[in-house]
Amino acid sequence: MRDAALDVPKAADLLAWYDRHARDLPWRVSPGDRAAGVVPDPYRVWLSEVMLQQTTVAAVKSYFERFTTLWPTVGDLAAAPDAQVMGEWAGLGYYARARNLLKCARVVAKEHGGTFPTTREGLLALPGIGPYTAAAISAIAYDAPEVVVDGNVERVMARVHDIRTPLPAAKPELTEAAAHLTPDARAGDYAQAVMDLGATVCTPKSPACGVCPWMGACAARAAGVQAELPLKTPKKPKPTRLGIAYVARREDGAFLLETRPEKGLLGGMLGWPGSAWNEAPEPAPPLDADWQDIGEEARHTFTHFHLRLTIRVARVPQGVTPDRGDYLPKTAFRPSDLPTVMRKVFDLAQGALAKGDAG
DNA sequence: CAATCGTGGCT
DNA sequence: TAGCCAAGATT
Repeated sequence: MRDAALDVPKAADLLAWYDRHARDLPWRVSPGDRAAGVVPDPYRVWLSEVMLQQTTVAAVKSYFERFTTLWPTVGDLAAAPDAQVMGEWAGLGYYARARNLLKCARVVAKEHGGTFPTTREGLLALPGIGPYTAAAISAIAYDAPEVVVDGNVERVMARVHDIRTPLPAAKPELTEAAAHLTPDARAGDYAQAVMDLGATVCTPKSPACGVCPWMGACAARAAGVQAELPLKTPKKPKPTRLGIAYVARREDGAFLLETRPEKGLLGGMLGWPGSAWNEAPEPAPPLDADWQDIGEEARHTFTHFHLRLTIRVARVPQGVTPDRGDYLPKTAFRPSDLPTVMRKVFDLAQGALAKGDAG
């Protein structure tokens, strides 16, 4: 009895599937347009790929539209003020991406004459562009036959080849498998095709093997273990940290905010002054005032810890100088410029301050 | 190289 | 509800 039934996976079969099922995405040149000679804009490819790092298509769409409307070219983005770019990125997460995005735009504008490098090595040298993004831009924007390996590709390769080595140890093995399948022609379409397949068919939980162009070539499917792959090394449990956030509203409606340090959590973003976040935070009000605990805490979960923030609010007369932070005038302050955890704090504080007005 | 770094949707 | 997951990069 030979395991006869297993085909060899072919790039051509996946490309044929992609020609029929490619999603219509704001940053994508469709396979039809590409065949007709339409060339992708490297700026848009780069921007979308950075936004898509560890982030879903659904979450990225509106941000991509907003950014490309505000800044149609890399030169426009390079010329934008830091605070505006950080504010527009607010809510998307992984804020080092936004800081590196600006750095990268300015290097491309000033040192490359506004044109992105065309090689994987050249791209890799830019801030915020790692192995995946360099290969993806090279393949998608320039149709170079680079090996593009993201989480989707890892999952698809682990299944097609029934690779049971747990991630991240399996990475070299999966990359080798991906390299073996990558075609010389239509590299950009192929890269997007594997990722589309992973996102829409070869999904993490319940893969739709029945409609998969590689069903007949999938070793995991043949073994009935497709939904179990890829294996992953177990994650550490998240500890809970506590903190205190201070929301000061001046008489004229301005709020006291600070720009967080460049490095570390929420680096470069606006935030409420507060205590350190740990097991037993010390109070650290940014000024002397009649601070009132609002009696409700903001809960938020980051990548590696849970956070419970006690919220204290105060109304401050004009002319009181804070120890740290700056007052943002009512007209200049947009809650949407805050990272999500800080926006949660604002929403709760706002409710409490409003009640205070009534009473 | 293991840890750090967000958020929202889904199960 | 609590954990898992997403087109990773950086140190």
